[in-house]
Amino acid sequence: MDAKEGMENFIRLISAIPLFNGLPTEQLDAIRRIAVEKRYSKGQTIFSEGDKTTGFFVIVEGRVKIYKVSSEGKEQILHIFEAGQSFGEATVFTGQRMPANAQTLAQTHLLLFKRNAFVDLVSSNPSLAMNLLGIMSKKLRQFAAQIENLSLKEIPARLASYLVYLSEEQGTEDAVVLNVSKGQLASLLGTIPETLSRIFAKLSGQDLIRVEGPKIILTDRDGIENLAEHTKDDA
Amino acid sequence: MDAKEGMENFIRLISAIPLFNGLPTEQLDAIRRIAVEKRYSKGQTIFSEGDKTTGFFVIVEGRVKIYKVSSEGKEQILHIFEAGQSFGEATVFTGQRMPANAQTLAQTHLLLFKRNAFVDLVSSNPSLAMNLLGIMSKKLRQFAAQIENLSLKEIPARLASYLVYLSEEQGTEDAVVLNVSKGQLASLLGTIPETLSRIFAKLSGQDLIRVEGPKIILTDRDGIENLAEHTKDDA
DNA sequence: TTTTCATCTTGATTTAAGTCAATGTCATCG
DNA sequence: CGATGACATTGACTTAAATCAAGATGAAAA
Repeated sequence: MDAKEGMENFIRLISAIPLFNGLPTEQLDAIRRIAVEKRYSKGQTIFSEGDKTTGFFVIVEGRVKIYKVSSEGKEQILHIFEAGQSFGEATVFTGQRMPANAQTLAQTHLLLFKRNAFVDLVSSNPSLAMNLLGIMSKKLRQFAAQIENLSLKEIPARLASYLVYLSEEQGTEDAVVLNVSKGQLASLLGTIPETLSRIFAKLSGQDLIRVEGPKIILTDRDGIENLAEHTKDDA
Repeated sequence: MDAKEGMENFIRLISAIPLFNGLPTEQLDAIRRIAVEKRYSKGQTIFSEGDKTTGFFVIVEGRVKIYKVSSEGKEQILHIFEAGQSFGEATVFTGQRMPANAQTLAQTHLLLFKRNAFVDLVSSNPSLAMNLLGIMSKKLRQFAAQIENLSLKEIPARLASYLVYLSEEQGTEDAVVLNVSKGQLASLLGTIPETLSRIFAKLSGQDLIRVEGPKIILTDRDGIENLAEHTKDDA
């Protein structure tokens, strides 16, 4: 009974994850059998660049940052993943070493799917493959947007883009709450804390936003949206 | 007979494309039935950002650049695709509008797979789905590398990375031939022609390379590889 | 050949953002 | 409670790369 309850809990857990959406119970059970549960406290490293591929991860609870570090020690966050999202898919199919680092930003509960078992599962399971294709497509698109931001927009525009994104994410119109520290946000935007701090000050001075700790009030949402598109000039 | 020969030609054509690798003839034939042939001369636009999704493209012959343009008109090339490669996969699965522009760099022969037909084909064809997952994984990895380059490396290091990449691509040790104009290369590296030109001059002055038109001689390959990793300092 | 046009290079200058250094703020812990 | 340490801000300065502006090169067209 305990085992059965455990299984039911597990099924409930993973059926809420987009990747496993719409899969029949039978296949969820197959997924359960190859999943390995992993738990981490805040700030722990899950894997490092150059590690050999372990498999791919689904976040049940918590938050994980995927990042690169330059030879001078500057960090660029590629992505921050939340509960329900997955990471490391690509390494499963290319079979190369991990191309980046992963670290928890909070206490985190993961499911690890080891490479071979997962590949077998996907190849015999078209719905799962289609889900995965959808998820990877979305990631490709996000990366393309990040490349665009880094190359074509100045930092104020990148920040504005991020604020707009957050407000959509959070379903709010006129205020957002940063879900990472400002230092981490700097790394996500491809800059450093000092610069980000100055840009917060500058946008505040232009009455586009008001900064109250981690809460950012969008006093001029149109202005922010406009800034998010353009690269420079203006007032 | 003509029809049969045409089919055989087609099968030969597409079986050489990685995406369709290892598929049985029967399925190659199914692929043939949904492919639409498209031919373009050099410099033509295949699609523009914001167009509604048409489907996904395989390059039989020619070269295509995928790029974004900023509000000031600066261009960032996301990728240049060659014969045998495919692009636009992601839009098929997200169903959103085209997130970038595509333009031919040479006379180009494409196969277009319209969205619905292709999705049906993939979902009923695990090998094809797995091939596609492999290809998209590789693209994710390349995008991650591009983000790293843009954010963590200065332009000389980006150029050095690209030269190393080209020399691996071309299987040469000590010289590479640029496969795009220097102006296009600037856009690919996230900079402008003037800056790229100066950096070519600088690296030449350091006796790392010698520039002879589109041919770059790697007079100090170790130095180039070293530069590709580091961000700044040095001589 | 000479003209034309695109591509590329070089120079002078500006500017956005990084660096270095100091100081401020705040929560937690001993 | 004051002290420690992470996080954030501000200031002075440097620097990589963009911009603006001429030229140079080279290939194709007249």
